[in-house]
Amino acid sequence: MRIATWNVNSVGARLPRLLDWLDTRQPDVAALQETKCADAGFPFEALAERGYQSLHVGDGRWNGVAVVSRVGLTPVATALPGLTEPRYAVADCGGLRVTSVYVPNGRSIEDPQYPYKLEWLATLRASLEDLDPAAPQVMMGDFNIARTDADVWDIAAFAGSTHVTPPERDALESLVAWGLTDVVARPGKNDHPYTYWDYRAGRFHQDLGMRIDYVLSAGVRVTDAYVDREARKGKLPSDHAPVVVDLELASLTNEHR
DNA sequence: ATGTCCGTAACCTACGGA
Repeated sequence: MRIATWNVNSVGARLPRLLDWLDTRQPDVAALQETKCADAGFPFEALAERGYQSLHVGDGRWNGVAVVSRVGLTPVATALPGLTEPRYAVADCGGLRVTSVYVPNGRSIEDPQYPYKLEWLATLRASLEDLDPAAPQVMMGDFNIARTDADVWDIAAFAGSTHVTPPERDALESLVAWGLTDVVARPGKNDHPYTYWDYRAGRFHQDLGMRIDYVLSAGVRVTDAYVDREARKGKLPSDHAPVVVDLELASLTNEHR
């Protein structure tokens, strides 16, 4: 099974590129973030023409997440308890539980969005308590956290900034500690693991990026993973690149025990 | 480099957010 996560930065603005990307990459399941549309504006039909069912949660201008699947899709959830912004969608797809997350940015440490981000992450962590770490599942999306100093282009440039603070990193580690594996992409062009490059200042061209998009897996066997830098190139790209992962469901083997 | 791109509101330009 091929899965992927991609912050598209508006599914409306990105639709031609999204459809081209689906045609060429052929993911079975994709988690999308920052769709920036209400449910009525989501391109259900264009995706259905390509064989994909979609679960989308969005309310318009900001945020918005989706799970799209061509191996079956049963909706499970579209919100975390007490958190109303459309940043979380869960669906069962072909035996794999798929969660698409768009973690709040946090803006700055002094901003109320920063404690909100930490609260959001704590709620996300709490949501795992009801799950079985042995069951096939992936939680993937834009976490807006660089897990290590090597996950940003210059840690000195992030002094006093969000995305690299210990509380944010601790929250990400707590997800991993529950039993999720951080799927590391195979080395790319410059051996940097980045998934996001700011539109400004030629950051992509200089490969001054950040790894803030993750695929966290459990109960699966990963056979390949890469950052799809090609999708970040050219005219009017998203500022994020997709992460594409090939995997097998471990539980299918277990059923034969 | 304050560097770009998004949607929206309001009306072709400004703004918040990222």
